[in-house]
Amino acid sequence: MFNQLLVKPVQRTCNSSHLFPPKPRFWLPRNALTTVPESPPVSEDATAAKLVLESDPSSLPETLSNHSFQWTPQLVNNVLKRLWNHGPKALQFFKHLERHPTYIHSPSSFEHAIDIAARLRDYNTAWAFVGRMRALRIGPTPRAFAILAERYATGGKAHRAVKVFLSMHEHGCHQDLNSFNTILDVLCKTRRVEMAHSLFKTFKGRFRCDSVSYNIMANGWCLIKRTPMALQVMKEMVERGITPTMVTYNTLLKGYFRCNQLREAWEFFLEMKKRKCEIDVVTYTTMVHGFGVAGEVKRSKRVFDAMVKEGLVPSVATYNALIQVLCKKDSVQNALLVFEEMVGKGCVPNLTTYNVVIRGLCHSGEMEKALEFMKRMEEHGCRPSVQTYNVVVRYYCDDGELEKGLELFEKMGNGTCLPNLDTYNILISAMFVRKKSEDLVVAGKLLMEMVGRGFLPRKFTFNRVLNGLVLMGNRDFANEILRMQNRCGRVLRHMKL
DNA sequence: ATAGGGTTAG
Repeated sequence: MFNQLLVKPVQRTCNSSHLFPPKPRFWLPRNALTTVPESPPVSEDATAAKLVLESDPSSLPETLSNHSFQWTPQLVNNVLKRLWNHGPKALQFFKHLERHPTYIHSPSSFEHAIDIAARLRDYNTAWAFVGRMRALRIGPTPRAFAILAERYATGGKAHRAVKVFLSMHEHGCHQDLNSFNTILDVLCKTRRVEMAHSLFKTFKGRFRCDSVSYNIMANGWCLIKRTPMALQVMKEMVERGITPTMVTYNTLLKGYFRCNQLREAWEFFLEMKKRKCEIDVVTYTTMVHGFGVAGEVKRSKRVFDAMVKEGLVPSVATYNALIQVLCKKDSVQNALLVFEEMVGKGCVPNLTTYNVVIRGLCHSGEMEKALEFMKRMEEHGCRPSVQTYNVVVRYYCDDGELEKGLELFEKMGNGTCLPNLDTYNILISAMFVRKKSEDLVVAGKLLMEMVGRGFLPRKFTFNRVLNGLVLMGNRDFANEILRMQNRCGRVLRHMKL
């Protein structure tokens, strides 16, 4: 099928070697030189973030001035990153600094702030920041519009995202091929591929679209499992004299796996080899992962071995793929063997590796060992992320070890990794399993705390906690929570959610 | 932050 596509259009114009990239004269494994990152020094931004989080809105200016921070763009950005899951607090901090007598926000800080505001669907504030950038003559930057478009698209407002792109020049930012490709990608990644397709058809001539544009569109169709359309994109690409790249081929290959078309994937892979195309680490990682999640663990392992035999060095992602496959379809023990093997070969595990391994351990009930790995992460310059904590907390709760789950949660609060919405949801749900009235009081407290930190619980969560408290006869606390829910409701209506 | 591979829920 693709054999036709790969060869036919080219035979009409030139020889078929144009379909695949030329062989490079030399080759270096991309991930051969991974090193252990230095462990981060104790930071000012953690202090500032904690202060912002814990101070009352009215006392924030005073609290911050008591500490006489030396504000720099880097410091401000790091504080904003730490407050990523605490949008209202982050914005309060950012706006407070806007009134600082001498410090002026950098473009990248504005971009962070725009991202945070738009994620809260507070588009007015986001646009106000865009205007402010223009007034200060430090933008608005193309990145600011990329962020806005992405937030509109992920918020279900794809048309607004397109409008952001179409109108950016009116806000003082030039449109170019980069911004065109960005909006195509944003639409594709949010699965509005049809919309991206029509935008592409309309503007591809005006922006002189390139292989990147085609690769984005091909990937879009693959994401929604419409591989035939992706092949169509590839065909048009070739007809217009744009040479497909390794990215194009790897995209298509992944597309076949997504549709569970293992035979087609395998044949496509063979075709790539036959064409003397430099199969790279990404190709192999796609194969290892694809076969593995389809349950073909042996084939997955065989591809991995073949890769090594050909002299290609597996990357962290390749190992992560294999480790995940073994955890899910084989055994954690075998996954751990691969983990040790990668460390032995000098390939440095990253956060993803640890999260995969820890999840695998939790899943097979080895909680102690999971905690061991949480400590061991630091050897490789990794710190447990919210996801890491959430996994372990969840499994503790599922095992009925609520105290241990809560203990870990306390650790997060004190340390540098702040809980997010998932953490609260996991814990609150867990408080219903024992049907004890103390547990429901904890659930209520968690609910209050999460609202105080700017997370909006679902109506379902409120109702559940309220019903539970009433059933247990704790009317006073239930009323307190009800009042808080009403306050949340007002905020939501104000934000037109 | 212009494109392809690895974390996400029983």
